[in-house]
Amino acid sequence: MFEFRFESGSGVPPYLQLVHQVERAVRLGALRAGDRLPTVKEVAERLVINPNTVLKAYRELDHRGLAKGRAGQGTFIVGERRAMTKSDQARRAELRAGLEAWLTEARRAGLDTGEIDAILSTVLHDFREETK
Amino acid sequence: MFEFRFESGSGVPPYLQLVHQVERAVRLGALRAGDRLPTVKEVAERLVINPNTVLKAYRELDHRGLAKGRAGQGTFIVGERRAMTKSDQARRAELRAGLEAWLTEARRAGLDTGEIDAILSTVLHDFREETK
Amino acid sequence: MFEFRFESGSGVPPYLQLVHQVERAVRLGALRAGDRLPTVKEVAERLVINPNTVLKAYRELDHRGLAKGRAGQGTFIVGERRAMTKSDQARRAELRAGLEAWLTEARRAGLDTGEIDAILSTVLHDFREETK
Amino acid sequence: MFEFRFESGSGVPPYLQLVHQVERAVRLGALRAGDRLPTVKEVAERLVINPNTVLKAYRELDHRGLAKGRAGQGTFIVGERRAMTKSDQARRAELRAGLEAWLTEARRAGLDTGEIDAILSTVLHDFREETK
DNA sequence: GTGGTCTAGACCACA
DNA sequence: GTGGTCTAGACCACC
Repeated sequence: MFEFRFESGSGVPPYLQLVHQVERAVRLGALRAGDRLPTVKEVAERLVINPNTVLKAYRELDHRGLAKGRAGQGTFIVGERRAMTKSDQARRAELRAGLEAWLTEARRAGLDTGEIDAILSTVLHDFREETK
Repeated sequence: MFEFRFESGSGVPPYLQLVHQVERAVRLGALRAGDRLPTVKEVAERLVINPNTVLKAYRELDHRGLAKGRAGQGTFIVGERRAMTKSDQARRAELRAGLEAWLTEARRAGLDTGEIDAILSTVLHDFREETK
Repeated sequence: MFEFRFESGSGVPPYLQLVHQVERAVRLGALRAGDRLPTVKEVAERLVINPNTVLKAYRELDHRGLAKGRAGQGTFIVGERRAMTKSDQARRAELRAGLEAWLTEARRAGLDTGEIDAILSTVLHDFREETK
Repeated sequence: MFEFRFESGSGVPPYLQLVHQVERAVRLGALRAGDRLPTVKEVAERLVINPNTVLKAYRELDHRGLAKGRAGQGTFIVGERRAMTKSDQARRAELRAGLEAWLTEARRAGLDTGEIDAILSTVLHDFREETK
Protein backbone atom coordinates (compact mmCIF):
# COMPACT_ATOMS: atom_id res chain seq x y z
CA MET A 1 0.00 0.00 0.00
CA PHE A 2 1.24 3.48 -0.91
CA GLU A 3 2.59 5.44 2.03
CA PHE A 4 2.26 9.20 2.31
CA ARG A 5 4.69 11.31 4.30
CA PHE A 6 5.19 14.95 5.17
CA GLU A 7 8.18 17.11 4.44
CA SER A 8 7.50 19.72 7.03
CA GLY A 9 9.10 23.10 6.84
CA SER A 10 9.15 23.26 3.06
CA GLY A 11 6.22 25.69 2.97
CA VAL A 12 4.33 23.55 0.48
CA PRO A 13 0.69 23.16 1.58
CA PRO A 14 0.05 19.67 2.96
CA TYR A 15 -2.63 18.80 0.44
CA LEU A 16 -0.22 19.66 -2.39
CA GLN A 17 2.49 17.49 -0.88
CA LEU A 18 0.13 14.55 -1.10
CA VAL A 19 -0.64 15.35 -4.72
CA HIS A 20 3.04 15.67 -5.59
CA GLN A 21 3.84 12.33 -3.99
CA VAL A 22 1.29 10.52 -6.07
CA GLU A 23 2.48 12.28 -9.19
CA ARG A 24 6.05 11.25 -8.51
CA ALA A 25 5.13 7.67 -7.67
CA VAL A 26 3.21 7.38 -10.91
CA ARG A 27 6.12 8.76 -12.88
CA LEU A 28 8.50 6.31 -11.29
CA GLY A 29 6.19 3.40 -11.85
CA ALA A 30 5.73 2.82 -8.14
CA LEU A 31 2.04 3.41 -8.69
CA ARG A 32 0.30 2.01 -11.76
CA ALA A 33 -3.16 2.19 -13.26
CA GLY A 34 -5.61 0.36 -11.07
CA ASP A 35 -3.59 0.64 -7.90
CA ARG A 36 -5.65 1.64 -4.90
CA LEU A 37 -4.65 4.57 -2.73
CA PRO A 38 -5.15 4.35 1.04
CA THR A 39 -8.53 5.58 2.20
CA VAL A 40 -9.03 9.17 3.28
CA LYS A 41 -9.49 7.99 6.82
CA GLU A 42 -6.30 5.97 6.87
CA VAL A 43 -4.20 8.82 5.54
CA ALA A 44 -5.80 11.31 7.90
CA GLU A 45 -5.08 9.14 10.90
CA ARG A 46 -1.58 8.22 9.87
CA LEU A 47 -0.50 11.82 9.17
CA VAL A 48 -2.64 13.26 11.96
CA ILE A 49 -4.39 15.76 9.73
CA ASN A 50 -7.97 16.60 8.96
CA PRO A 51 -9.72 14.21 6.54
CA ASN A 52 -10.84 17.23 4.54
CA THR A 53 -7.21 17.92 3.67
CA VAL A 54 -6.79 14.41 2.27
CA LEU A 55 -10.08 14.73 0.43
CA LYS A 56 -8.87 17.93 -1.17
CA ALA A 57 -5.71 16.17 -2.35
CA TYR A 58 -7.71 13.27 -3.83
CA ARG A 59 -10.06 15.71 -5.53
CA GLU A 60 -7.05 17.48 -7.01
CA LEU A 61 -5.67 14.15 -8.27
CA ASP A 62 -9.01 13.52 -9.90
CA HIS A 63 -8.88 16.98 -11.40
CA ARG A 64 -5.44 16.25 -12.83
CA GLY A 65 -6.65 12.94 -14.24
CA LEU A 66 -4.34 10.85 -12.10
CA ALA A 67 -6.81 9.13 -9.79
CA LYS A 68 -10.48 8.48 -9.60
CA GLY A 69 -12.60 7.82 -6.53
CA ARG A 70 -15.18 5.04 -6.71
CA ALA A 71 -17.89 5.38 -4.10
CA GLY A 72 -17.61 2.74 -1.44
CA GLN A 73 -14.51 1.18 -2.94
CA GLY A 74 -11.69 3.67 -2.64
CA THR A 75 -9.53 5.85 -4.85
CA PHE A 76 -7.68 4.31 -7.77
CA ILE A 77 -4.86 5.39 -10.02
CA VAL A 78 -6.08 5.82 -13.57
CA GLY A 79 -4.56 6.64 -16.91
CA GLU A 80 -2.49 4.53 -19.13
CA ARG A 81 1.16 5.04 -18.65
CA ARG A 82 2.99 2.84 -21.09
CA ALA A 83 4.87 0.18 -19.25
CA MET A 84 8.60 0.64 -19.13
CA THR A 85 10.76 -1.77 -21.06
CA LYS A 86 13.21 -3.90 -19.16
CA SER A 87 16.13 -1.84 -20.45
CA ASP A 88 14.37 1.36 -19.40
CA GLN A 89 13.94 0.00 -15.94
CA ALA A 90 17.58 -0.98 -15.82
CA ARG A 91 18.67 2.49 -16.87
CA ARG A 92 16.54 4.07 -14.13
CA ALA A 93 18.03 1.78 -11.56
CA GLU A 94 21.47 2.82 -12.72
CA LEU A 95 20.59 6.49 -12.50
CA ARG A 96 19.20 5.95 -9.08
CA ALA A 97 22.34 4.22 -7.97
CA GLY A 98 24.42 7.03 -9.42
CA LEU A 99 22.51 9.60 -7.45
CA GLU A 100 22.85 7.60 -4.28
CA ALA A 101 26.57 7.41 -4.84
CA TRP A 102 26.69 11.17 -5.27
CA LEU A 103 24.82 11.68 -2.02
CA THR A 104 27.12 9.35 -0.15
CA GLU A 105 30.05 11.23 -1.57
CA ALA A 106 28.56 14.54 -0.44
CA ARG A 107 27.99 13.26 3.06
CA ARG A 108 31.50 11.94 3.23
CA ALA A 109 32.73 15.40 2.25
CA GLY A 110 31.05 16.69 5.39
CA LEU A 111 28.01 18.42 3.85
CA ASP A 112 24.87 18.53 5.95
CA THR A 113 21.33 18.24 4.66
CA GLY A 114 20.97 21.97 4.18
CA GLU A 115 24.12 22.27 2.14
CA ILE A 116 23.17 19.33 -0.04
CA ASP A 117 19.79 20.91 -0.66
CA ALA A 118 21.45 24.18 -1.52
CA ILE A 119 23.70 22.58 -4.10
CA LEU A 120 20.89 20.48 -5.51
CA SER A 121 18.46 23.34 -6.04
CA THR A 122 21.13 25.63 -7.42
CA VAL A 123 22.52 23.13 -9.88
CA LEU A 124 19.04 22.01 -10.86
CA HIS A 125 18.00 25.57 -11.56
CA ASP A 126 21.08 26.30 -13.66
CA PHE A 127 20.65 23.06 -15.54
CA ARG A 128 17.09 23.93 -16.47
CA GLU A 129 18.12 27.36 -17.59
CA GLU A 130 20.72 25.86 -19.89
CA THR A 131 18.59 23.12 -21.39
CA LYS A 132 15.59 25.38 -21.80
CA MET B 1 24.27 42.07 -6.59
CA PHE B 2 22.22 39.07 -5.54
CA GLU B 3 19.47 38.11 -7.97
CA PHE B 4 16.16 36.63 -6.89
CA ARG B 5 14.05 34.40 -9.09
CA PHE B 6 10.75 32.61 -8.83
CA GLU B 7 10.19 28.90 -9.09
CA SER B 8 6.54 29.14 -9.92
CA GLY B 9 4.14 26.27 -9.55
CA SER B 10 5.87 24.68 -6.57
CA GLY B 11 3.19 25.86 -4.18
CA VAL B 12 5.74 27.51 -1.93
CA PRO B 13 4.62 31.04 -0.99
CA PRO B 14 6.64 33.67 -2.86
CA TYR B 15 8.01 35.29 0.28
CA LEU B 16 9.34 31.91 1.45
CA GLN B 17 10.99 31.30 -1.89
CA LEU B 18 12.95 34.50 -1.39
CA VAL B 19 13.92 33.39 2.10
CA HIS B 20 15.06 30.00 0.87
CA GLN B 21 17.16 31.52 -1.87
CA VAL B 22 19.06 33.68 0.55
CA GLU B 23 19.51 30.74 2.91
CA ARG B 24 20.96 28.65 0.13
CA ALA B 25 23.19 31.43 -1.13
CA VAL B 26 24.57 31.91 2.37
CA ARG B 27 25.19 28.19 2.74
CA LEU B 28 27.01 28.05 -0.57
CA GLY B 29 29.10 31.06 0.26
CA ALA B 30 27.58 33.13 -2.55
CA LEU B 31 26.41 35.61 0.09
CA ARG B 32 28.61 36.54 3.01
CA ALA B 33 28.33 38.63 6.15
CA GLY B 34 28.10 42.30 5.28
CA ASP B 35 26.77 41.74 1.76
CA ARG B 36 23.89 44.00 0.85
CA LEU B 37 20.72 42.51 -0.54
CA PRO B 38 18.90 44.38 -3.28
CA THR B 39 16.47 46.95 -1.89
CA VAL B 40 12.88 46.03 -1.26
CA LYS B 41 11.81 48.24 -4.11
CA GLU B 42 14.27 46.75 -6.57
CA VAL B 43 13.18 43.20 -5.86
CA ALA B 44 9.52 44.14 -5.98
CA GLU B 45 9.93 45.76 -9.36
CA ARG B 46 12.10 43.04 -10.80
CA LEU B 47 9.80 40.20 -9.76
CA VAL B 48 6.64 42.24 -10.24
CA ILE B 49 5.33 41.62 -6.75
CA ASN B 50 4.21 43.86 -3.93
CA PRO B 51 6.97 45.49 -1.88
CA ASN B 52 5.27 44.20 1.27
CA THR B 53 5.90 40.66 0.13
CA VAL B 54 9.61 41.35 -0.18
CA LEU B 55 9.56 43.12 3.17
CA LYS B 56 7.98 40.05 4.71
CA ALA B 57 10.76 37.89 3.33
CA TYR B 58 13.42 40.25 4.64
CA ARG B 59 11.74 40.33 8.02
CA GLU B 60 11.73 36.54 8.08
CA LEU B 61 15.44 36.54 7.29
CA ASP B 62 15.89 38.86 10.24
CA HIS B 63 14.02 36.45 12.48
CA ARG B 64 16.20 33.62 11.28
CA GLY B 65 19.27 35.67 12.08
CA LEU B 66 20.47 35.74 8.48
CA ALA B 67 19.96 39.38 7.57
CA LYS B 68 19.26 42.68 9.23
CA GLY B 69 17.50 45.69 7.77
CA ARG B 70 18.89 49.13 8.47
CA ALA B 71 16.52 51.99 7.74
CA GLY B 72 17.86 54.26 5.11
CA GLN B 73 20.72 51.95 4.22
CA GLY B 74 19.42 48.63 3.07
CA THR B 75 19.31 45.01 4.19
CA PHE B 76 22.54 43.24 4.98
CA ILE B 77 23.65 39.65 5.45
CA VAL B 78 24.63 39.11 9.02
CA GLY B 79 26.29 36.45 11.09
CA GLU B 80 29.70 34.98 10.86
CA ARG B 81 29.97 32.05 8.58
CA ARG B 82 33.49 30.83 8.63
CA ALA B 83 35.09 31.15 5.25
CA MET B 84 35.56 27.92 3.34
CA THR B 85 39.07 26.68 2.86
CA LYS B 86 40.46 26.31 -0.64
CA SER B 87 40.23 22.55 -0.44
CA ASP B 88 36.63 22.79 0.76
CA GLN B 89 35.79 24.95 -2.21
CA ALA B 90 37.47 22.50 -4.53
CA ARG B 91 35.51 19.61 -3.07
CA ARG B 92 32.24 21.52 -3.55
CA ALA B 93 33.12 22.26 -7.14
CA GLU B 94 33.78 18.56 -7.69
CA LEU B 95 30.46 17.61 -6.13
CA ARG B 96 28.75 20.16 -8.26
CA ALA B 97 30.36 18.81 -11.38
CA GLY B 98 29.36 15.30 -10.37
CA LEU B 99 25.75 16.32 -10.02
CA GLU B 100 25.81 18.08 -13.36
CA ALA B 101 27.18 14.96 -14.95
CA TRP B 102 24.40 12.93 -13.40
CA LEU B 103 21.80 15.33 -14.76
CA THR B 104 23.27 15.20 -18.24
CA GLU B 105 23.23 11.42 -18.03
CA ALA B 106 19.58 11.46 -16.96
CA ARG B 107 18.62 13.72 -19.83
CA ARG B 108 20.45 11.53 -22.28
CA ALA B 109 18.47 8.57 -20.95
CA GLY B 110 15.33 10.40 -22.06
CA LEU B 111 14.01 11.54 -18.66
CA ASP B 112 12.05 14.75 -18.60
CA THR B 113 12.10 17.34 -15.81
CA GLY B 114 9.24 15.70 -13.97
CA GLU B 115 10.88 12.31 -13.93
CA ILE B 116 14.18 13.73 -12.78
CA ASP B 117 12.40 15.55 -9.95
CA ALA B 118 10.63 12.35 -9.03
CA ILE B 119 13.85 10.38 -8.78
CA LEU B 120 15.59 13.18 -6.93
CA SER B 121 12.96 13.64 -4.25
CA THR B 122 12.47 9.91 -3.77
CA VAL B 123 16.14 9.10 -3.48
CA LEU B 124 16.72 12.13 -1.28
CA HIS B 125 13.96 11.05 1.04
CA ASP B 126 15.21 7.49 1.30
CA PHE B 127 18.74 8.71 1.85
CA ARG B 128 17.64 10.89 4.74
CA GLU B 129 15.73 8.06 6.30
CA GLU B 130 18.81 5.86 6.17
CA THR B 131 21.29 8.38 7.48
CA LYS B 132 18.94 9.58 10.16
CA MET C 1 -9.77 34.45 28.19
CA PHE C 2 -6.75 36.71 27.94
CA GLU C 3 -7.58 40.39 27.48
CA PHE C 4 -5.43 42.75 25.47
CA ARG C 5 -5.28 46.46 26.07
CA PHE C 6 -3.51 49.45 24.58
CA GLU C 7 -1.11 51.73 26.34
CA SER C 8 -1.48 54.57 23.90
CA GLY C 9 1.01 57.37 23.62
CA SER C 10 4.05 55.31 24.51
CA GLY C 11 5.28 55.27 20.94
CA VAL C 12 5.51 51.49 20.95
CA PRO C 13 3.94 50.05 17.79
CA PRO C 14 0.56 48.44 18.55
CA TYR C 15 1.58 44.99 17.34
CA LEU C 16 4.58 45.06 19.69
CA GLN C 17 2.40 46.06 22.61
CA LEU C 18 0.37 42.92 22.05
CA VAL C 19 3.55 40.86 21.92
CA HIS C 20 4.85 42.39 25.14
CA GLN C 21 1.59 41.74 26.94
CA VAL C 22 1.68 38.07 26.12
CA GLU C 23 5.33 37.86 27.10
CA ARG C 24 4.57 39.43 30.46
CA ALA C 25 1.53 37.27 31.05
CA VAL C 26 3.59 34.17 30.34
CA ARG C 27 6.31 35.30 32.70
CA LEU C 28 3.81 35.97 35.45
CA GLY C 29 2.12 32.65 34.92
CA ALA C 30 -1.13 34.26 33.85
CA LEU C 31 -0.79 32.40 30.56
CA ARG C 32 0.47 28.84 30.43
CA ALA C 33 1.36 26.30 27.77
CA GLY C 34 -1.76 25.20 25.94
CA ASP C 35 -3.78 28.30 26.73
CA ARG C 36 -5.66 29.68 23.78
CA LEU C 37 -5.30 33.33 22.87
CA PRO C 38 -8.37 35.18 21.64
CA THR C 39 -8.85 34.85 17.90
CA VAL C 40 -7.37 37.40 15.55
CA LYS C 41 -10.83 38.63 14.74
CA GLU C 42 -11.86 39.04 18.36
CA VAL C 43 -8.81 41.09 19.24
CA ALA C 44 -9.15 43.19 16.13
CA GLU C 45 -12.75 44.00 16.92
CA ARG C 46 -12.17 44.62 20.59
CA LEU C 47 -9.23 46.98 20.07
CA VAL C 48 -10.63 48.42 16.84
CA ILE C 49 -7.53 47.68 14.81
CA ASN C 50 -6.90 45.83 11.60
CA PRO C 51 -6.82 42.02 11.81
CA ASN C 52 -3.48 42.05 10.02
CA THR C 53 -1.95 43.95 12.90
CA VAL C 54 -3.06 41.26 15.33
CA LEU C 55 -1.83 38.61 12.95
CA LYS C 56 1.55 40.30 12.86
CA ALA C 57 1.72 40.20 16.64
CA TYR C 58 0.78 36.51 16.71
CA ARG C 59 3.36 35.77 14.06
CA GLU C 60 5.96 37.56 16.12
CA LEU C 61 5.00 35.46 19.13
CA ASP C 62 5.51 32.41 16.95
CA HIS C 63 8.98 33.59 16.01
CA ARG C 64 9.81 34.14 19.64
CA GLY C 65 8.63 30.63 20.41
CA LEU C 66 5.86 31.76 22.72
CA ALA C 67 2.78 30.87 20.72
CA LYS C 68 1.81 28.84 17.71
CA GLY C 69 -1.10 29.39 15.36
CA ARG C 70 -3.10 26.40 14.18
CA ALA C 71 -5.30 27.05 11.18
CA GLY C 72 -8.92 26.50 12.00
CA GLN C 73 -8.28 26.16 15.70
CA GLY C 74 -6.72 29.30 17.04
CA THR C 75 -3.44 30.46 18.52
CA PHE C 76 -2.00 28.68 21.52
CA ILE C 77 0.66 29.39 24.10
CA VAL C 78 3.50 27.01 23.65
CA GLY C 79 6.65 26.01 25.45
CA GLU C 80 7.12 24.54 28.82
CA ARG C 81 7.43 27.05 31.58
CA ARG C 82 7.88 25.17 34.79
CA ALA C 83 5.00 25.78 37.15
CA MET C 84 5.73 28.04 40.11
CA THR C 85 5.84 26.49 43.52
CA LYS C 86 3.38 27.62 46.15
CA SER C 87 6.11 29.50 48.01
CA ASP C 88 7.22 31.19 44.80
CA GLN C 89 3.68 32.36 44.19
CA ALA C 90 3.45 33.67 47.72
CA ARG C 91 6.70 35.60 47.31
CA ARG C 92 5.42 37.16 44.10
CA ALA C 93 2.22 38.19 45.77
CA GLU C 94 4.24 39.82 48.55
CA LEU C 95 6.38 41.68 46.04
CA ARG C 96 3.32 42.80 44.24
CA ALA C 97 1.76 44.06 47.42
CA GLY C 98 4.97 45.86 48.28
CA LEU C 99 4.97 47.65 44.95
CA GLU C 100 1.33 48.60 45.36
CA ALA C 101 2.11 50.06 48.77
CA TRP C 102 4.92 52.07 47.25
CA LEU C 103 2.61 53.44 44.58
CA THR C 104 0.00 54.42 47.14
CA GLU C 105 2.71 56.15 49.13
CA ALA C 106 3.85 58.02 46.04
CA ARG C 107 0.36 59.15 45.23
CA ARG C 108 -0.16 60.33 48.78
CA ALA C 109 3.01 62.39 48.48
CA GLY C 110 1.34 64.23 45.65
CA LEU C 111 3.19 62.71 42.67
CA ASP C 112 1.29 62.46 39.41
CA THR C 113 1.57 59.65 36.88
CA GLY C 114 4.34 61.37 34.96
CA GLU C 115 6.48 61.86 38.02
CA ILE C 116 5.99 58.28 39.14
CA ASP C 117 7.03 57.08 35.70
CA ALA C 118 10.06 59.32 35.84
CA ILE C 119 11.22 57.93 39.15
CA LEU C 120 10.49 54.38 38.08
CA SER C 121 12.42 54.49 34.85
CA THR C 122 15.33 56.34 36.38
CA VAL C 123 15.70 54.06 39.37
CA LEU C 124 15.19 51.01 37.18
CA HIS C 125 17.91 52.13 34.83
CA ASP C 126 20.37 52.85 37.64
CA PHE C 127 19.54 49.55 39.26
CA ARG C 128 20.32 47.67 36.08
CA GLU C 129 23.58 49.48 35.65
CA GLU C 130 24.62 48.51 39.16
CA THR C 131 23.60 44.88 39.00
CA LYS C 132 24.99 44.45 35.54
CA MET D 1 26.20 67.53 31.26
CA PHE D 2 23.06 65.50 30.61
CA GLU D 3 23.69 62.01 29.28
CA PHE D 4 21.39 60.29 26.86
CA ARG D 5 21.12 56.53 26.63
CA PHE D 6 19.24 53.96 24.60
CA GLU D 7 16.93 51.29 25.84
CA SER D 8 17.11 49.05 22.82
CA GLY D 9 14.48 46.47 22.20
CA SER D 10 11.64 48.43 23.68
CA GLY D 11 10.27 49.32 20.28
CA VAL D 12 10.11 53.00 21.11
CA PRO D 13 11.56 55.06 18.25
CA PRO D 14 15.01 56.40 19.14
CA TYR D 15 14.05 60.04 18.75
CA LEU D 16 11.15 59.55 21.17
CA GLN D 17 13.42 57.90 23.70
CA LEU D 18 15.52 61.04 23.74
CA VAL D 19 12.41 63.18 24.23
CA HIS D 20 11.18 61.00 27.07
CA GLN D 21 14.52 61.16 28.85
CA VAL D 22 14.52 64.92 28.87
CA GLU D 23 10.92 64.99 30.04
CA ARG D 24 11.72 62.69 32.92
CA ALA D 25 14.85 64.55 33.89
CA VAL D 26 12.90 67.79 33.99
CA ARG D 27 10.22 66.24 36.13
CA LEU D 28 12.77 64.91 38.56
CA GLY D 29 14.59 68.19 38.74
CA ALA D 30 17.73 66.73 37.22
CA LEU D 31 17.34 69.27 34.44
CA ARG D 32 16.23 72.82 35.22
CA ALA D 33 15.40 75.92 33.24
CA GLY D 34 18.52 77.29 31.60
CA ASP D 35 20.41 73.99 31.57
CA ARG D 36 22.14 73.29 28.30
CA LEU D 37 21.61 70.00 26.51
CA PRO D 38 24.54 68.37 24.74
CA THR D 39 24.93 69.44 21.12
CA VAL D 40 23.34 67.46 18.34
CA LYS D 41 26.76 66.40 17.16
CA GLU D 42 27.82 65.17 20.58
CA VAL D 43 24.70 63.09 21.06
CA ALA D 44 24.87 61.69 17.55
CA GLU D 45 28.46 60.60 18.02
CA ARG D 46 27.96 59.20 21.48
CA LEU D 47 24.90 57.14 20.55
CA VAL D 48 26.16 56.38 17.03
CA ILE D 49 23.03 57.62 15.32
CA ASN D 50 22.31 60.07 12.59
CA PRO D 51 22.36 63.74 13.65
CA ASN D 52 18.96 64.16 11.99
CA THR D 53 17.47 61.82 14.58
CA VAL D 54 18.79 63.99 17.42
CA LEU D 55 17.61 67.10 15.63
CA LYS D 56 14.14 65.62 15.39
CA ALA D 57 14.12 64.95 19.12
CA TYR D 58 15.23 68.50 19.90
CA ARG D 59 12.60 69.89 17.57
CA GLU D 60 10.01 67.79 19.36
CA LEU D 61 11.19 69.13 22.72
CA ASP D 62 10.79 72.63 21.33
CA HIS D 63 7.33 71.70 20.12
CA ARG D 64 6.43 70.48 23.61
CA GLY D 65 7.78 73.68 25.14
CA LEU D 66 10.50 71.93 27.10
CA ALA D 67 13.60 73.15 25.33
CA LYS D 68 14.60 75.88 22.93
CA GLY D 69 17.50 75.94 20.53
CA ARG D 70 19.51 79.15 20.29
CA ALA D 71 21.49 79.41 17.06
CA GLY D 72 25.17 79.01 17.65
CA GLN D 73 24.81 78.46 21.37
CA GLY D 74 23.06 75.17 21.89
CA THR D 75 19.73 73.87 23.14
CA PHE D 76 18.46 74.95 26.54
CA ILE D 77 15.78 73.76 28.90
CA VAL D 78 13.03 76.34 29.22
CA GLY D 79 9.89 76.74 31.24
CA GLU D 80 9.48 77.60 34.82
CA ARG D 81 9.03 74.59 36.96
CA ARG D 82 8.48 75.77 40.49
CA ALA D 83 11.39 74.74 42.63
CA MET D 84 10.75 71.90 45.02
CA THR D 85 10.74 72.64 48.71
CA LYS D 86 13.28 70.96 50.91
CA SER D 87 10.65 68.70 52.40
CA ASP D 88 9.45 67.77 48.91
CA GLN D 89 12.95 66.81 47.93
CA ALA D 90 13.30 64.74 51.06
CA ARG D 91 10.07 62.90 50.35
CA ARG D 92 11.23 62.10 46.80
CA ALA D 93 14.48 60.77 48.11
CA GLU D 94 12.57 58.56 50.49
CA LEU D 95 10.36 57.26 47.70
CA ARG D 96 13.37 56.59 45.60
CA ALA D 97 15.00 54.69 48.40
CA GLY D 98 11.83 52.71 48.92
CA LEU D 99 11.74 51.68 45.30
CA GLU D 100 15.37 50.69 45.38
CA ALA D 101 14.67 48.54 48.41
CA TRP D 102 11.81 46.89 46.57
CA LEU D 103 14.03 46.12 43.60
CA THR D 104 16.72 44.64 45.82
CA GLU D 105 14.07 42.52 47.47
CA ALA D 106 12.83 41.33 44.07
CA ARG D 107 16.31 40.42 42.94
CA ARG D 108 16.92 38.54 46.16
CA ALA D 109 13.73 36.58 45.50
CA GLY D 110 15.33 35.39 42.30
CA LEU D 111 13.40 37.45 39.76
CA ASP D 112 15.20 38.40 36.57
CA THR D 113 14.86 41.65 34.69
CA GLY D 114 12.03 40.39 32.54
CA GLU D 115 9.99 39.22 35.48
CA ILE D 116 10.50 42.49 37.33
CA ASP D 117 9.36 44.37 34.25
CA ALA D 118 6.34 42.13 33.98
CA ILE D 119 5.28 42.79 37.56
CA LEU D 120 5.98 46.50 37.26
CA SER D 121 3.94 47.07 34.15
CA THR D 122 1.09 44.91 35.34
CA VAL D 123 0.83 46.52 38.76
CA LEU D 124 1.25 49.96 37.25
CA HIS D 125 -1.54 49.34 34.83
CA ASP D 126 -3.89 48.04 37.48
CA PHE D 127 -3.04 50.93 39.76
CA ARG D 128 -3.92 53.46 37.07
CA GLU D 129 -7.17 51.71 36.35
CA GLU D 130 -8.12 51.92 40.03
CA THR D 131 -7.13 55.51 40.63
CA LYS D 132 -8.63 56.67 37.38
C1' DG E 1 -14.71 30.17 11.09
C1' DT E 2 -9.42 30.45 11.97
C1' DG E 3 -4.82 31.40 10.73
C1' DG E 4 -2.09 33.03 6.74
C1' DT E 5 -0.58 35.14 2.16
C1' DC E 6 -0.82 38.81 -1.14
C1' DT E 7 -1.97 43.31 -2.88
C1' DA E 8 -2.41 48.38 -2.70
C1' DG E 9 -1.48 52.45 -0.81
C1' DA E 10 -0.82 55.84 3.21
C1' DC E 11 2.31 57.31 6.59
C1' DC E 12 6.43 57.17 9.72
C1' DA E 13 11.41 56.76 11.23
C1' DC E 14 16.06 56.83 9.85
C1' DA E 15 20.25 58.15 6.93
C1' DG F 1 15.39 56.94 -0.70
C1' DT F 2 15.22 52.72 2.55
C1' DG F 3 13.16 49.88 5.92
C1' DG F 4 8.90 49.44 8.67
C1' DT F 5 3.97 49.92 10.46
C1' DC F 6 -0.89 50.15 9.63
C1' DT F 7 -5.09 49.75 7.03
C1' DA F 8 -8.37 47.54 3.80
C1' DG F 9 -9.88 43.91 1.46
C1' DA F 10 -9.33 39.58 -1.59
C1' DC F 11 -8.23 34.88 -1.56
C1' DC F 12 -6.29 30.39 0.22
C1' DA F 13 -5.48 26.36 3.42
C1' DC F 14 -7.03 23.89 7.31
C1' DC F 15 -10.51 22.30 10.80
